[in-house]
Amino acid sequence: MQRTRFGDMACSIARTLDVVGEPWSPLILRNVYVGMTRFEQIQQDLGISRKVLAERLRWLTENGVLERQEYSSRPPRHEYVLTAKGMELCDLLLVMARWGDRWTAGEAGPPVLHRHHACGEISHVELRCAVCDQPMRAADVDVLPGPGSLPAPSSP
Amino acid sequence: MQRTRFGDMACSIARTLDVVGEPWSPLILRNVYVGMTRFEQIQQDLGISRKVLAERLRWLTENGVLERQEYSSRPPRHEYVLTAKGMELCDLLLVMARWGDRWTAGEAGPPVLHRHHACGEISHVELRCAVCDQPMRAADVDVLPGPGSLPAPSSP
DNA sequence: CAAATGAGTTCCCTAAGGGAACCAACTGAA
DNA sequence: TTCAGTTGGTTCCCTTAGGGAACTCATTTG
Repeated sequence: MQRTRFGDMACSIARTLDVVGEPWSPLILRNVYVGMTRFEQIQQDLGISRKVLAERLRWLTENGVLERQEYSSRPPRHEYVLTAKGMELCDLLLVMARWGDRWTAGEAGPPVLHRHHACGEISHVELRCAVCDQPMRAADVDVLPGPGSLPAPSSP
Repeated sequence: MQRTRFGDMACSIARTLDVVGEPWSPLILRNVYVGMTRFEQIQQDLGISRKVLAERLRWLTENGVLERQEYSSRPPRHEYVLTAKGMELCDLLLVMARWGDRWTAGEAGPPVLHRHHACGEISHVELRCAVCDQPMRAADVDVLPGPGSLPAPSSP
């Protein structure tokens, strides 16, 4: 299907999508995040084709999001665990889940709940400004060009 | 390519992905978010095929993320604007951008900066707990089954 | 020894993405 | 009046990625 590569775009969103933009990737990540770390488990839970799962796991591993660990040497068996980079990516899942809860969960209510370790309460994430601690939503910011947007360093 | 539908899964992440999971959608959303609201502009900026762009715009509109507005009746011309639902989806973009900045921006630094209206500073988003205001990252929560996870209401 | 398990790989088929060309409705200039 | 230009698509064909089933390989358990 000759998909366009996003990795080279001067856009952090595009570069993030290059890693987990394919539709299955966030779900795979979610499963690993909740402790479903083995190929078979993930494949059956998601109903993803084995081929695509193998491809995605390889890609996520190559990109440092997951790590392939041997949990049995004989027979050789592996599982996938989150790296620090991958765990931070899971923050994205919390925000996705929040949006899905608000806008797509029907009568039944949210399919999963999140209990915050710090307070022990069922809660959800909120976006705050790292500088002033006030709410920081998409509607509350201006987008400006940053240093990484420059075409190329002029060194003739 | 007979893609699996995510919309019916009992998972808010999957349902969110059903709306914006396809790789181009977040980038289209980003462009609309920063004021690039017309078909031609978006198509040229992203380098997306016109066919796929038309499909995505229709899908996002059907799903209440974008609204198609006439900005000239003669000749009939339309642009796409964010709904409230769509604007909240853009929160996701801020989080994606943050991850991309941290993990994929190289020497050059982040390609775009975000200035927070409330404090006027260049900043970035942080995830906080809606209950206790403390940082709430993926590593800081337990995931529990919620009401929407139940198989079906038993009313025989 | 046979069956089961885990983690893939291989194969074929279908449908989605890319790209280019085309279309429709109007505008503005020559 | 005609003709190029603009905007917002649609249509067509081609390639390739995803789905699904079958197969493999190494090993353990019955």
